[in-house]
Amino acid sequence: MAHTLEDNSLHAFSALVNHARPVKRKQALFRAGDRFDRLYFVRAGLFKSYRLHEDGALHVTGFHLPGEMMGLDNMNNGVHSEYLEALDTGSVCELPLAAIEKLARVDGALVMQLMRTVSAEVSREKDMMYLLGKMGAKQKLANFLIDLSDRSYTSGLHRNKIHFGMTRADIANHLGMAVETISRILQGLRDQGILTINHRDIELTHRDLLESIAKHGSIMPIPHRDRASA
Amino acid sequence: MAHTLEDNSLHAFSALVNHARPVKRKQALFRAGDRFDRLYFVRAGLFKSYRLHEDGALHVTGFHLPGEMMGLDNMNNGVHSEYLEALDTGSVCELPLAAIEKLARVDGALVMQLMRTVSAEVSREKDMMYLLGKMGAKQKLANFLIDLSDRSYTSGLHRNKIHFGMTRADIANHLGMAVETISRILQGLRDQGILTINHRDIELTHRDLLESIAKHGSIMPIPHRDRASA
DNA sequence: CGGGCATTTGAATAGACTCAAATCCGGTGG
DNA sequence: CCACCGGATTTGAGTCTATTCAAATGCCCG
Repeated sequence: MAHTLEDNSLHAFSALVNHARPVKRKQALFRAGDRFDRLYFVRAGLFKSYRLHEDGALHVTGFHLPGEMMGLDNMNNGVHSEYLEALDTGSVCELPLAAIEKLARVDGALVMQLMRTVSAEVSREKDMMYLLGKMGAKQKLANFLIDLSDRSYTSGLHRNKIHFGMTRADIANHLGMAVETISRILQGLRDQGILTINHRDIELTHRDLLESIAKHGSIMPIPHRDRASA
Repeated sequence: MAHTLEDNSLHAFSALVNHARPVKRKQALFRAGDRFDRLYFVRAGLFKSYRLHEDGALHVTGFHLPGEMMGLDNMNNGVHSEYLEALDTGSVCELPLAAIEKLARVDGALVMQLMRTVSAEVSREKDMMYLLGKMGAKQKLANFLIDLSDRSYTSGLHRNKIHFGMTRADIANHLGMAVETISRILQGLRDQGILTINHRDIELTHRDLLESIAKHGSIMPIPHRDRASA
């Protein structure tokens, strides 16, 4: 589910990417309406992106971990449609659009790599659509935790220890549910011994059970060593 | 909300795009697992894309009208993650990935145009995430109808007359709701005189009211000629 | 004309939400 | 160092929307 840049290409990019820029907590990288003239990659920290809708509602569209791309919200008309801000102090790299265009002429493969990254983003969002549309509250949250855990791991952190800088309200908003529901389900999972909670640190004991919930909405019987047969 | 290719670029593309290929009703353009080696553009007809999830559930990820791009589901690992099939007899154009790469060296701007198209897709999906996560059933359906209507119009059809080749089950699935709910809401809108229903043809009388529902979840009082003031 | 899918309608259920309030926490100023 | 404040989180109770289950009706196609 991750959407990071791969190994070799990362190197290639770093050549033409601006050196890291530090970003303070709560600071905005850009706002809706700002000119869209570069892409961002998280170097360190945690970011969140959100939209403001016509009716005034705020929607948290995503969280971004180190290594991930950000800001591809609306290159379409040259103006951002999202807000992007740091939840923790961190730093980002910037890739000017102009550089991409220039680059395209030199190295077509690199452009393809960028396309792949973008495509992965699309794929990720389709997963999210399924989650939002079809899953119950428990399943949504289980998937969210596992996704976050996997991405933390990809970003070089411990796999089963998640630290989040976002509030439960942020999570609830992102997953399309009420804060109270998040809280209740989290307590429920704790009571089942599936995870431990300490403020904004969660440790996944029994990842297998959580994965079962993520997949089926509840804990399934003895999972055979075979995923076949419907 | 549309994600079509714009004017001039469309021309540029058509040069290197294969001539139209006809597709019969129910025929699949590709299946999950197929090699990802080209992009598709609808020339005529109506298409739907869907995914099969681990748990066996089918999720309709989108419908595609003439002029729109399809098949950008997972360039990531070179293999499709979606199924794409025709709901009506129609035809498509194909754009081989190899051509893109070749092209990139000649005309960087064209690649940017492609990026923009993709970005628009991402933007569209964020809208969809909001819809799926935050809206009630009536609001979801209202937005779906308006989106379909707008896109039909962009595709050259009549703006307020929607003809769909998809079943209500397809729509329900796509919007994350039950078929019965679709039916009930549709009847409700008909009873309010907002639209007329004839099998799979819907005509939007009172687009304004439908837009109000799409925006606020219900019909709002007298809409002033000013959208300001929160 | 019949069969099977698509759609509509009805009734009961359930899951998640809203409202309300208590508790916990980190940070602040005295 | 400690009391206090405001935001964040948890907990409880009642409500409501959309679902599920069941069944009737309609319609296309052979």
